[in-house]
Amino acid sequence: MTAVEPRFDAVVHAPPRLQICGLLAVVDTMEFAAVRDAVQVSDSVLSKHVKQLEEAGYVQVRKATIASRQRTSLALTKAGRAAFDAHVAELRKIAGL
Amino acid sequence: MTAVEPRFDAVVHAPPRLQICGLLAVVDTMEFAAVRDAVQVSDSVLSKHVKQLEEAGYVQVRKATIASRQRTSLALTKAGRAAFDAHVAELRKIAGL
DNA sequence: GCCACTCTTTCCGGCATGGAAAGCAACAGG
DNA sequence: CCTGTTGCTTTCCATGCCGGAAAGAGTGGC
Repeated sequence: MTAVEPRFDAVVHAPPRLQICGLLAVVDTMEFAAVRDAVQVSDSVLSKHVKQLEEAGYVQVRKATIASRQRTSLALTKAGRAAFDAHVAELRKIAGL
Repeated sequence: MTAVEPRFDAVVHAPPRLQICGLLAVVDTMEFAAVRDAVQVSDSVLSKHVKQLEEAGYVQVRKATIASRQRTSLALTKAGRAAFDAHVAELRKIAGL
């Protein structure tokens, strides 16, 4: 079992972003509004956190106009998944699991 | 399996404090210097974090003068263990484990 | 009295965070 | 067209946490 290298990641660790990553790790892709509701933050706050994740290269933001509605969907990038997995591994180590 | 109620705890979540709690959860009691070295922070920083944990009622600080040396040992309180366990449960939930 | 050891506390500057509100782009309606 | 709405984004701002450096304080040894 190729153990993931534990690595603490401050970008991932912040509560809202940890949740965002956790969601995206499971569903692969999720819409902005759905994430906002799941994480329970305001539009502006989510937007800012997503931006940080995007700038870190952890999430991909896709904007589409579907059925004349603007739809922004989020997904973890490969780097994002790696960072999340590594961070979770680190948490496991810390928590002694 | 008596599931622990997942509950996010900001006091526990901060990186240095998560480590401190993680250590104390395993060893039950540990000396100030040992924790400081394990967590790799300065005396002042550890002291401040310990204070926060203490004020939250999560760690007990015992000071003893043993062999004419001041010795401060730290231990999780019951509340501290509960909070840590609950927080870890929350992390598991978030991480999808 | 003076020094050493072991934390504590204070004093900083800096960065992250969230709420509120203004901005903006795309599109529907009148 | 002009206006309103939807769906984010950005700015502004006030607060709080954080860690490093340095001064403090308590206890005991010399």
